[in-house]
Amino acid sequence: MTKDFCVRAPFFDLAVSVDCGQSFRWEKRGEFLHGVAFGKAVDVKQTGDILCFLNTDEEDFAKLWKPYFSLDTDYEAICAQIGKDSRAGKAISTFPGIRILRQEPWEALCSFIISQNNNIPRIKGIIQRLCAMLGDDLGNGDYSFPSPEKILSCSLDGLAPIRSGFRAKYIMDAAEKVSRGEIDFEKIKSAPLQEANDMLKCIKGVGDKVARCTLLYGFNRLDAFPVDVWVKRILELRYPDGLPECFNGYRGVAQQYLFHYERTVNDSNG
DNA sequence: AACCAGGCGCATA
DNA sequence: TATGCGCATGGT
Repeated sequence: MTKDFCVRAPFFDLAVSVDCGQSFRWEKRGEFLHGVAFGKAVDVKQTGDILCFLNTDEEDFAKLWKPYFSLDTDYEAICAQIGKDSRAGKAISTFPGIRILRQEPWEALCSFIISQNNNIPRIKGIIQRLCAMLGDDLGNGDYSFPSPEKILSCSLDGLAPIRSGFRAKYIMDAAEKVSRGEIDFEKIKSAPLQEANDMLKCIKGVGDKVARCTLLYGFNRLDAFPVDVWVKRILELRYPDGLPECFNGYRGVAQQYLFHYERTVNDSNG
């Protein structure tokens, strides 16, 4: 019998971290957030600095959720460094506690292939239908993220019900290359950032944006810097001479704060 | 009814 | 190297 488990989690904002455009499978259920990762469903709520998990023991927390939420990493120190830049500092003081989640590589890759030229509500819908159709039934309406092999077994036309449009063929190509070992997550893990990026770009439908998102959110490569339309606008407007040196090593973290600040506050003349 | 959405592939010069 | 266009689908 598992029991509830509570832990102190300073400098962490659960709600914003799971809903700032880096993950697509978390939903609010009352005061809890409900999500699935590693083939396990979980409910978490945050009250001040305290994080409470339902039906989770200390072992699961230590093995799964602590690394997933990056609670083993000193984000306060990271943010102190990138916050030396005034604009990043403003984003951090407005939304302190955003952390880069450590999602599974395949889920991150697949999710950000689906994200291209798409909006967040629909991205969530497509991923939801993909999991419901091909993921393992975990009970209570929860499904795991389907493996590349499971997706391969259903063929291109079989993906039609998820309504992913032109992205379906990209998902299939990714599933093929991962399943066949042509894309090797272990190699990507240990390769220099640029080489890892190039490996991922061999997949149809994976360009710099999707590759960098995969590296940042699926491989915890905190220096990977995804540039979407929002970040591109920030770069042109605020950093015309390039990124400040204090971002070095953590460009992806800086990106996440700047991205979220820009999207929510949306003050074009700040 | 056009336009847009955390892009990318392909054609063209 | 740098543009421009089409792409499936759904929301505004």
